[in-house]
Amino acid sequence: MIYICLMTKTGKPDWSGCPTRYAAGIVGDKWCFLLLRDVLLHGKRTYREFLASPEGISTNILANRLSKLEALGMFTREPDPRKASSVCYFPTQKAKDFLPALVSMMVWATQYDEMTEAPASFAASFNDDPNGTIAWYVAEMARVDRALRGG
Amino acid sequence: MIYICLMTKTGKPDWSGCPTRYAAGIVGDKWCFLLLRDVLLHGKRTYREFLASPEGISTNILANRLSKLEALGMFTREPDPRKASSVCYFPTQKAKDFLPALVSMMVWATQYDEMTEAPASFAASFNDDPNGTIAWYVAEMARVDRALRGG
DNA sequence: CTCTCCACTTGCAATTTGCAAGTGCTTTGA
DNA sequence: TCAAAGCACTTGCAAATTGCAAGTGGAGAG
Repeated sequence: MIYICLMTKTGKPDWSGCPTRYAAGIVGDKWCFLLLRDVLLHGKRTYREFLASPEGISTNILANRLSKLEALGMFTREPDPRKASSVCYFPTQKAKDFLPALVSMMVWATQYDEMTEAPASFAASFNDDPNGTIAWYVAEMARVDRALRGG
Repeated sequence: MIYICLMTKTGKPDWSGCPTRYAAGIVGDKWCFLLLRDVLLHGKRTYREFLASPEGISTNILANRLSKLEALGMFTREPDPRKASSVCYFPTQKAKDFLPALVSMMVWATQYDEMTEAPASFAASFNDDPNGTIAWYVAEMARVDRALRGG
């Protein structure tokens, strides 16, 4: 297997701290994580929509996290194509590429969260055809953005 | 495909908020995230080892997060088999099952973190054989725990 | 020309964090 | 036997972050 080259003699990859540390800086914040979910899975694109999420983010924190995510190259801030005085936040490719990781976490949570609203079959379906599941979400995102931007 | 049943007429799964919210409660905390990484990828098991991570968690926060992760059923707290007066934290099956999501995040971060120490080939290798990559980490964890517990 | 909507910003109290020092228990070494 | 060291925390406190409520400025509608 190709990845054998990554392992050290003790059997541990000696670099594995770094990429996870990077991920922790973004995902390891509850609000960034949930905004990413709203954009990638719920098709939300506006300040109003984010504010309406059931977790109840407050306005100052929302503004702060939106600019953080913009600075990190995850979101772009653009005038709303439907109404120039409003604003839309679109996911960049970098954000879109996070989708498989997010879906993985959904699969895990579906299995262990007793309060989950997701049917148990979701994990099975994903394991059956992970690429198909992700492709469906990607297509959904494209649909949302096409509807908004027409491009 | 099986998962078609999960989608609503508007094309959105109407439940997708919940499992991610559950994940956000655990992973959406920088320190829990990094402790999970230390246990799943770095083979760390003791308070001392966690404290030594380069991110520099402070002692009170470490104690707090260890008990949070124990309460969440992610870690078990047990006497160190090598030295009864010391303590080990072992990942439960629930934590171990989080590994694919963590590896997904590593793949993503490897692609976008300019400071990454991981070779670019990691993402390619993972895409080549995701199950093999994860299986390798699972085997590593088993090795660590076998070495410690002998069971 | 006012009223409303929108996307924030500000002020402030409350919570959480980080740091330094201390605690109690066990083991180690002289 | 008994002081010294190690371990896994706990405590106190200042500093940073958060949550809440209210306010601001600009565009668009009536």
